[in-house]
Amino acid sequence: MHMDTGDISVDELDGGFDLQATVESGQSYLWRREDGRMYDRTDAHGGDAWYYTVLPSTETETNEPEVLRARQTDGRLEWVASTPNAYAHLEALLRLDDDLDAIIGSTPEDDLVERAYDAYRGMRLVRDPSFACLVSFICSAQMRVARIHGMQTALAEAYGESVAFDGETYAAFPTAEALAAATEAELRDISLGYRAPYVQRTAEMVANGEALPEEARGLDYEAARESLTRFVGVGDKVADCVLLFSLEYLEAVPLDTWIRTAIEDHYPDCEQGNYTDTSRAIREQFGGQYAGYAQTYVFHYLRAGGE
DNA sequence: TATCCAAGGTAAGTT
DNA sequence: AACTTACCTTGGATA
Repeated sequence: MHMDTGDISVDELDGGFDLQATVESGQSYLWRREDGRMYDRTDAHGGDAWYYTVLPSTETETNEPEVLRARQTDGRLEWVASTPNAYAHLEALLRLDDDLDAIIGSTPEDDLVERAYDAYRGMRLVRDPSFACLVSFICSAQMRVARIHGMQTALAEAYGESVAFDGETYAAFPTAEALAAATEAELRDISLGYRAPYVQRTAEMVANGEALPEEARGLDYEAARESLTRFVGVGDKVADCVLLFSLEYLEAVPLDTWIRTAIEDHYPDCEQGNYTDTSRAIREQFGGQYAGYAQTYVFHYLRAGGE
């Protein structure tokens, strides 16, 4: 199998980069750590650990799953991959093409947002494959971050295509067809709980072409959100996550429990009594165009214990 | 050791 | 259209 290795200096990226913060901040559940220590708060500088993801065959030039491993150490981002264009894939998945300095510079003055930006400078949004992102956030309902991650790993190991690379076996995230063929009981057996039928039915909708997450692309933001709520288990909040973490709507601000707490404590005027209006208000508070960046930093900052 | 509770919400049933 | 309630499971907190 092909092997592509290389590295770049993180200084070449506008605004720097923080791999650990990017993949362990609860925006993507599709990266795993080789040492298995995801979300360990005592792991203050796990930043030099190897992480990996497996691109689904639908996202690759070779039409087979591709393994992408990366780590950040001594100011360099290294990769080892089974893909011919590994850096291009890394750049896309981890939004290395974003000009972070410009994005952060365009955010309105705000005490909480600035503290969050200062604490995790270099964290980037992700660009997850849409179906995997959709399933991840359907699973996120009333769940802790570590368990959401565990569910995606379990789904990959049970229903994903496996690929051998560099002496190891890796599991890709399952296709819609594979999950559509699973039964609710099977999905409950891997601890999805009441989310099991949501995942199965949504997978079915995608597999038979009744609706595709990609169909939201290009619609006006609120219409795009509405489009995603067609899927079972997807309300406004999950739809916003898919828009932000996969479909490039960087203005989306998912109203999760942490952001709702932040609104209560810091932006009480933004509370409008319903999702749509509160969402508009906090989006404006965070500067509109890149409001989702501010949301993700604040989410990670508060969840990690900041105030 | 047992019990309780909250975790990145959504769907279905009531007013 | 707005408001309640049930829903799976589990790790960590509390008694």
